[in-house]
Amino acid sequence: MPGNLAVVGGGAPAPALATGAGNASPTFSPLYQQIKALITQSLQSGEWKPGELIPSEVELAMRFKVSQGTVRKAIDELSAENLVVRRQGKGTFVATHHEARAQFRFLRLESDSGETHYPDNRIIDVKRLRAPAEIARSLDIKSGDSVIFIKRIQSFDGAATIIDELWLPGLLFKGLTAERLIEYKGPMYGLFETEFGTRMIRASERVRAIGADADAAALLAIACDTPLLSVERISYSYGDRPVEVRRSLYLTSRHHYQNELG
Amino acid sequence: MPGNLAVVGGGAPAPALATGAGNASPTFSPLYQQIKALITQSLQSGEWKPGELIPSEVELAMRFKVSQGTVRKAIDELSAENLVVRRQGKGTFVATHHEARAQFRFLRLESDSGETHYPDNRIIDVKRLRAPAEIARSLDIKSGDSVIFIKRIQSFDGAATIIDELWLPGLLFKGLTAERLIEYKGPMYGLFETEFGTRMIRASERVRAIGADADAAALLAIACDTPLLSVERISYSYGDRPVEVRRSLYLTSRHHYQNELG
DNA sequence: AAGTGGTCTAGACCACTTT
DNA sequence: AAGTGGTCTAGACCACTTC
Repeated sequence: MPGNLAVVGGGAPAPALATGAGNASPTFSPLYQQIKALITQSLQSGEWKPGELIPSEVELAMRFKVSQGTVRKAIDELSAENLVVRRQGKGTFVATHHEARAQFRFLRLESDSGETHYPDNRIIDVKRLRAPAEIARSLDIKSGDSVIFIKRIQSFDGAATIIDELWLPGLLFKGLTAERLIEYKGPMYGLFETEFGTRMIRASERVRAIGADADAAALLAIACDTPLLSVERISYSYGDRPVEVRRSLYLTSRHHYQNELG
Repeated sequence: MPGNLAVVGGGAPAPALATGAGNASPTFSPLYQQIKALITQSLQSGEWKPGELIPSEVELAMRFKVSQGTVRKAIDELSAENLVVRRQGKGTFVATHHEARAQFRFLRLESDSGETHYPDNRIIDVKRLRAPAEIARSLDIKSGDSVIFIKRIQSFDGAATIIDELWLPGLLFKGLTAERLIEYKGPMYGLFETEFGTRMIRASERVRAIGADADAAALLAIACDTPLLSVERISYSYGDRPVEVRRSLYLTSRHHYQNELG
């Protein structure tokens, strides 16, 4: 009896899955997509935390009452989206920002010479404030809602190269203080993930060229009107929920923004 | 008799495949990767041309003497890499630059307002010259080899916005003339693909902010030193062969370079 | 009705890691 | 030896397109 389980009314205890193949319901989706959604829910809810091992394919297949191949296809997509990482012989792990591997997915600035060590961070300012209209719109919150503002400088080899200004929803990052940010070693997204349970999944960037204003010029130790890369980023967590607005200025005299067009 | 064909010395007429699973040879690779390589060869050789239908999965499975599932996995990857396009019920087609769909994979500049119509092109210059050292290095040819140089302006809504300078290997683009470029309607990569049999597969870009020099300022009708986006692209064809160097300047006062970080 | 890609299953064996 | 992901097969049925 090949074919489906959650389908035609098939076998045993009806799984929590909506209709499989052979269905014409308006909300139809393939079984593996439903499995993928269920796994994503467990990731989002924190049932399996970043860095942890998730259940094996066989185990998940039993739990969801589908074949291993179907679970496999679901995990394949999650892996392609960088939500999980597969390791042959060991298992499948929840992706985390605490890895050299993940660092550069969200930092496209590279040294012209090729060697790209991780930059030093210096926090300049951290404060709570009411969200300006435009920030609120990007974060999908109400104008005037509490947001946390962070300003910092990143340096390569001692040379100030990046000015970052971040806005985070106050609700999600309640206990975030300057001290915590300063004492923390490692990537900021790692801190957000472990301390606040918010994981950045993907981001969208708008890149422009602008001239340095007086403030930027002072911070980067360059002349006013020096051309800089302006990078406006919105980062999203599970469920395409926007959780960070970041406006950065990149000094590109010895570095460049690297991008691959597939 | 499950398992392999091209493997342990199995059944009938030995396929042209190198060893499948269960092999410890130094050059081992999974069967579906070998199939993928064979299909890629047929694409590269022009056996199936851009826009054309390739043989069905069943047919390819017979030809290569593997299961349909193995062919499927090979094509899955080719599809993910945008080398082919699958269409349910119709078949699998060789990807082509002659589609609205493909246009914006290689043009990341978008209007701030969202509406992104395709720009107008104006060819300024086309000439043969000897490759400067740096261009030659990027194109993996000898310094002094013949290259074709193209300079053009792209305009959005009548406003000059992009200056492009291209270098192409002379050997690959022998009959390319200014007339042909000017009279051609549609994307330049489409022309390269149909007229010269060279298809751009992927590209790598380095983005910087620089100030407009006198020449750029005149062409874009802006002031000298206006900040511009400098985009240096190297495009690759099959087999990671570099076939285009492009240096562009983007005016980003009303447009931005859009990038998604996965 | 026939052909195509898309989904799902079941089972085998492989490569890799850990016990 | 046992467990995990990775590959491969064979066969069923589905959704979509074309004849």
